[in-house]
Amino acid sequence: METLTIGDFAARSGVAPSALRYYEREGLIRSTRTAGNQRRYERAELRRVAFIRIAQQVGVSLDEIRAALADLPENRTPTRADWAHLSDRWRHRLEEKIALMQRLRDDLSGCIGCGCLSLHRCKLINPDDRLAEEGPGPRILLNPAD
Amino acid sequence: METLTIGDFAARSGVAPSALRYYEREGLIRSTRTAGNQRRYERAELRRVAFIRIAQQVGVSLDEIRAALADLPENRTPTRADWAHLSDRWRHRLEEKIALMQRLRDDLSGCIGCGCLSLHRCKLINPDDRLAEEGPGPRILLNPAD
DNA sequence: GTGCAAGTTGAAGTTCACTTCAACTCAAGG
DNA sequence: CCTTGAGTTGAAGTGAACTTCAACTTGCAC
Repeated sequence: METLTIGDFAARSGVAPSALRYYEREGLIRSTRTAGNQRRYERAELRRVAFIRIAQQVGVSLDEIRAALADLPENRTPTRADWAHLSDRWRHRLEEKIALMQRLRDDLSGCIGCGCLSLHRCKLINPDDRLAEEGPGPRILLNPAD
Repeated sequence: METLTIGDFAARSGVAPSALRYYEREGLIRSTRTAGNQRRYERAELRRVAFIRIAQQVGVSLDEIRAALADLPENRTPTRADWAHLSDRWRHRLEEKIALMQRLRDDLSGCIGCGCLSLHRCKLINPDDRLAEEGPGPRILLNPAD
């Protein structure tokens, strides 16, 4: 069994065949065709799908995921090193997301609990008042990259 | 200035007027009306909107958020204690999400990097082989509640 | 008291990430 | 061979979360 049918590939990746076809149309994964025009997937494609699903969990759009996957070599099966490289870059995104979540967690009781989210100058939202002129809203809390 | 117009409320909450009207239609926030039928918001509503945006960051649907907000008192402005109670329950969701993200981070290099996501019996995905019969896919990694 | 930015409505449109459908073809077991 | 389950396509549908539009009304500054 060198390659997988779409059904087997779907079963092994946990992604529906319709989604796999969609990913292919969107240029996220690739397949070869049999003489009878049916898709066949290399096992290596499973890594792509796993990566896609993980990235989605982090809240990344398929557009961005496509861009990231574009860094993988086109003409050969990605090596362990290729994946490690990609994974490293994405670990950073994950770290950032984790940091955001932790800040949300830490602020949740404190900031919402005390009602200060309704105050423009809340110290938690706006730790050193740098953003006072940059507009309203829980800017730092929700958008730490500002 | 006792209450806020939709424009001011939008500016302070960081949410577009159209989104605020949508939230109201969906029963997530409330407003009173002037004699001329324009919306007026109490400052206390800002806390609701902040809560909504935070919950969305955690990946919760508006449906679920509505359900959570339904626990707040209807006939009076929620107190600090009301919010603290709600926040506590949601800290748990955040903790879970954070834990998931951390697992993703820890597994990302190891598991994708080594290519084992393509293997059904990968130890990281399937630590003690309990799930071998429960179907394919990176089950534990993506769906720890299983 | 008038001008005009800001507000109102319902209906329709948009984007994302898929799924469903209908009509058809392929492939593998008996 | 033939049946039958799996695969193919393009087009249309779905649901979530909004946004946009058109036509109209309000409310504040001058």
